[in-house]
Amino acid sequence: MPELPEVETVVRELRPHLVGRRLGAVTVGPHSLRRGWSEEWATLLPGRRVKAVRRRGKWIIIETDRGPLLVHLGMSGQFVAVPAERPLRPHTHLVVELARGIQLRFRDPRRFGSVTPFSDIDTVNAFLEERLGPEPFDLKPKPWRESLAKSRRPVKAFLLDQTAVAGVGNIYADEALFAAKVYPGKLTNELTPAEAERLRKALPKVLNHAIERRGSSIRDYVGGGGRRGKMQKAFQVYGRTGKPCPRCGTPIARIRLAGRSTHFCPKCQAARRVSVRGQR
DNA sequence: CTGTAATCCTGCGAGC
DNA sequence: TGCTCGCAGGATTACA
Repeated sequence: MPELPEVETVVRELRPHLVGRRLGAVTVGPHSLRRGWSEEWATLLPGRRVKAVRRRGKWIIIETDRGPLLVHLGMSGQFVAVPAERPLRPHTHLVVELARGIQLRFRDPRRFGSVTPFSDIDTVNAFLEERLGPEPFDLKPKPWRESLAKSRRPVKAFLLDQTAVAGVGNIYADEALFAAKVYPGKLTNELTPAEAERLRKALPKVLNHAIERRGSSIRDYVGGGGRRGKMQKAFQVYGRTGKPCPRCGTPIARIRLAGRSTHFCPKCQAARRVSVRGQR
């Protein structure tokens, strides 16, 4: 569920509650999460001092004086710092006491998320770099073009591949392709230089737009402060099947691509260029 | 190298 | 109203 803008929002909102603070008592729920989860959390975490909270792709890294924690929100994860008096909702798997009556809470109904302790930051970095391509904000024209040329699969599938670009998920893949006026099913090695460049520029633009709105709350997502985002109100194509394209009014289409629902404007993101004379 | 499907889970809306 | 079905923001693996 949470993609780069949502994870970035969580990181930004958790940071003031965590950095420089000590983790207090820990309560662990009965269910295990991805990548392991056990009662030993209660002994591992308390007393640690948080040094930094950062994001890489859709991962959250909490650096402490006794090793980092790596957190992924999966599809339905919520990671919040809220007053302890706020009622605990079902599916809360971890509660950490912080200073001044604030609790750090990890909640995840579908349990696709994970909270994993690592011994040192080098191991975490190696883990991440093995799985993640460049951040969408750092794409350089030439390497980007070459990366696209090396692959021959639908550009939508390419965008969802975390080793190609980190942090893009189903929502922002569709939104970026719309912004770039690129057909989601077009093979990456067949993108024109202009299309590749439009897409490269559309990614940070769309993602920053979403970060400014504190992410998209469709169902479960809330930021680190527990508040919903607003980006879902600004979707151009995602989840707007049958509704008019904001640019040309053509009904938004939905197809299945890379196993995921894919939304696009059949006119603005034409499957083929109209190149043959006299054809329409 | 690609694509597809299944897997891990719960919850919700659509449709009957 | 109540039930079943399909689908949902992700990552990983098996298999064709």
